[in-house]
Amino acid sequence: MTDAPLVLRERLLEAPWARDLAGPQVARVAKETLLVHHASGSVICREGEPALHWIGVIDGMVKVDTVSAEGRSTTFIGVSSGGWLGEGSLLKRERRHYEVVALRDSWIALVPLETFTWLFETSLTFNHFLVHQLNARLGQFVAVVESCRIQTTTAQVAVCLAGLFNRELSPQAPNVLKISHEELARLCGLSRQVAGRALHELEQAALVKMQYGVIRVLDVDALHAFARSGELHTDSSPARSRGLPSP
DNA sequence: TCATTAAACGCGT
DNA sequence: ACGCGTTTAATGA
Repeated sequence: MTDAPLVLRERLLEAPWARDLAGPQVARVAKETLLVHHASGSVICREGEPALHWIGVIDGMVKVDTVSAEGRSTTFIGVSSGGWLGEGSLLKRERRHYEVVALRDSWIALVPLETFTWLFETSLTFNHFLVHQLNARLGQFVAVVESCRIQTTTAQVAVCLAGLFNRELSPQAPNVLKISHEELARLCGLSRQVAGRALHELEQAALVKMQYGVIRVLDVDALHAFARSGELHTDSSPARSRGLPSP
């Protein structure tokens, strides 16, 4: 087992839910939270396992997915640095319904069930955070369903990409995503071909720039706007003139 | 018939 | 070894 660098422990306590806790609560979280490293592709928790931890992505990226009996798999969400997940099973005291897998080398925080429950029962701040997070995630899923039903595939990809940059759910997500077209396609529920075509359209619209295995988001706000409206303004469009005064 | 898909192939990093 | 464009063969609208 590798020891986590000190800077990661510090980052844990900078999490939005941890920042405003009282001193003794912070101390207990710091003492009881585990920091573990997961290599890309390794399973952080399995479907059907008892849920014993709340999961934080301190550095890296994970996906939440499921595999059907026939072996077909799909990804529900990706969670970037600064994101927290897995509270659903803890709150319901259920086994894990989904699998959590590291999409790249990641440092993962594991808050024990007992610690999580104690915060849930004693901290109003913590409860506010949970409500906020559940609300944000619900909004994200509604956006996915909406785009899936009434938008183009390009908009669907934008919604899924924007989801990785949700300021509430993954506050520290870097603008440079190390993710393959194949994984992004799984995340969007699209084929690799279609996801690739959509990414090129987003690139032409100057919302993203692609490199080998990397998607760099150039304009997070524009990506969110497109994800919301489904309206894509390419740079050839008159609506997007040069030399706008920018703040 | 046309579009879409997963798998295979091949080139480049 | 992996990422990604392309080809191919099967499937379905």
